[in-house]
Amino acid sequence: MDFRDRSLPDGINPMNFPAKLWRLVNNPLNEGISWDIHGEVILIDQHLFEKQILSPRANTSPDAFKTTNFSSFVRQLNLYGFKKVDQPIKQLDTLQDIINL
Amino acid sequence: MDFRDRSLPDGINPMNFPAKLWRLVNNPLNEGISWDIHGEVILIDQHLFEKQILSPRANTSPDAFKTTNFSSFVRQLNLYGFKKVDQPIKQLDTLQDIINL
DNA sequence: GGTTCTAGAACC
DNA sequence: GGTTCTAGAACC
Repeated sequence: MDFRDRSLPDGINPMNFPAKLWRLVNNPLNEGISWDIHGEVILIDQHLFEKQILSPRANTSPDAFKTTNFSSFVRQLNLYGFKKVDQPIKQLDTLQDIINL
Repeated sequence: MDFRDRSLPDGINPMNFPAKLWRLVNNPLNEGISWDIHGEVILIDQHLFEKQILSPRANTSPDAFKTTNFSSFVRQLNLYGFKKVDQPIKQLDTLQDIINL
């Protein structure tokens, strides 16, 4: 299996939430949503995400949601099993800094 | 009873949520939160409210909340029995317009 | 007593 | 299948 292949598996409706999320997070133009460095966690900047993805102005994309509320987006994440994790940002860097002392 | 009296009843802790809400909504400087025309419904402009009340920059007021998340503010409203109502704005005006035709 | 994260339920 | 509003539960 090629983990660089970011196409969707057969049988997944490309218009449903998981597929939209997949495309959004894989598009580097979307600064509000991205992978963490290990590709295991989705990082979301609420303010940027609201501005670039959820705002009515951003509604030109086919990946736009019907909602404009961040809380509704979170509800969808939870319905599909996503859990919030504590910010892993900088922790490894900090540890590395300590090791490098 | 003087309904114009907007002081707090005895026994209400002025630092708890209902008292803070009371002062916020009665302060005309807070454009993000106000009474409806009949004084029965609290009108909240989420964007303005976040900017003027919840944002860390606005945290100088003693009526500031510990949270910066609008959803946590809504959780508090619900815990104290507040319910969201459909926007009553303009409906009466429109009816009046029709009557006046 | 307040805040956060997630889920239930009703509705669209 | 998605969205909205409210509540449960755990934590601070």
